[in-house]
Amino acid sequence: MDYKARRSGYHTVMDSSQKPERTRLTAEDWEVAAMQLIADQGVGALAVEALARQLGVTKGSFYWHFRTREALLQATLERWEQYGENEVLGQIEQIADPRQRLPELFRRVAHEIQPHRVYAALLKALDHPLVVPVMARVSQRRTEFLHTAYREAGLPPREALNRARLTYAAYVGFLQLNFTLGLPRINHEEFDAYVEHMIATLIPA
Amino acid sequence: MDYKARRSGYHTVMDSSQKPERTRLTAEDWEVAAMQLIADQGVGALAVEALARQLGVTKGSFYWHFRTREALLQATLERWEQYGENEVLGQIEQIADPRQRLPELFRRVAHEIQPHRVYAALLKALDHPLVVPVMARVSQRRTEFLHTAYREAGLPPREALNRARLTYAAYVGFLQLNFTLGLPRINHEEFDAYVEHMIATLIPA
DNA sequence: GCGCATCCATACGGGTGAGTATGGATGCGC
DNA sequence: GCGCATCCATACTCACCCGTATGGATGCGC
Repeated sequence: MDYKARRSGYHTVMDSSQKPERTRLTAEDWEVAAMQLIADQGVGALAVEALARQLGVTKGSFYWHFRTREALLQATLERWEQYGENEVLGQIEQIADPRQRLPELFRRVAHEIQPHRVYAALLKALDHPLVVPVMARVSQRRTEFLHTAYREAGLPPREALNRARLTYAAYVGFLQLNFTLGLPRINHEEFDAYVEHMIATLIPA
Repeated sequence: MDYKARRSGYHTVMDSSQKPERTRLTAEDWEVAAMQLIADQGVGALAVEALARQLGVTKGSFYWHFRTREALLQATLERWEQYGENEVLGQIEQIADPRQRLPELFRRVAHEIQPHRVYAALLKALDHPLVVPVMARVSQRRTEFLHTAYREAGLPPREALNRARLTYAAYVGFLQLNFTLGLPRINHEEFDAYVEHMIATLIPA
């Protein structure tokens, strides 16, 4: 989650939370801001003039860096997809004992915040043609990861696949119900109990 | 799923799948058409002029029946919420053996189609302020229903609640992944196997 | 310090869709 | 069959937002 900070070029920047930041922008800056805006207000709120105001410039800037609004969305989605690749999954694969991997994965994923805000926003934008293929690829990969993890944990292949689907569905559903929908706003200890219940229920002993 | 058919007033109608239907419309007609459109193309596609064309009239008609576009959405959502109330849940409660209820519920829900199309569309519209409270209420009620069902099936209260949350999350996530997202488009027998796997995994023996 | 490429501001065109105003058509009460 | 309420058509206004055109500012090469 280092969405912000870091510039590509020659000019440095102190911190992106100030208005009178009179530096020139790069395409990356726009993508970062776009991702932030998506996390906050959803894909539908991604308007170029709004983004421009937020960045302290005008549309003229935007259309120098991007050909169209869709192009920005595309680039932002690619960035998100690529970033999320070996973010958690890579670390998990380094755990020696396969039976330790799944519970550890559950616990780690459960305590992330920012990536989930983007993910939840993208789930709400599944009518947009550009996000569908991205989400399809990501879901596919993650489900396959769970599939092999469950096999390594001792489940027979077919059962492992269904368990993987079930697990990932529960994950996605939880995001929808507790993030975007602000249900009874489950508190910390209760949440931890829920996670442990998931582990006990879904992961074979 | 009797969304269509039925009129309130004095004039009857043959079948709502014909163009030259030169009868006057009621507010209910608009709501029914709106729900159908939401199921097909999502809440975002709910535009009054589009709906008017589909119904063979113009905006002039619409703004006689409704004060605003939001009013139509509101009415349609209320109609959906009220309809979906005792649709499945009522039947399930009549099953004598509590241990039979959950597997039966799973199997029945798994083979519904049309209500799920609306539900999935609404899940994608969770950024809209009007749908959030509706979905919150519905989710709350259904989760509570699962909660008591799990208790009656023998689970201790706390565990029953978490299991209910897990179950409902899996349900919602499945809708997202397999309806709106068109993942590998799981076929019939494979789907049935998945449902049975869910039953075996989530419902206590 | 001149000149060119980079980056941005200003101003405009154009499409879309919500909401309004107003008059016309239709059917029912009586 | 007159009159009134119901329902709808037509013709607007207005706001929003994407995209374009074009000129101005800034900084780097040399």
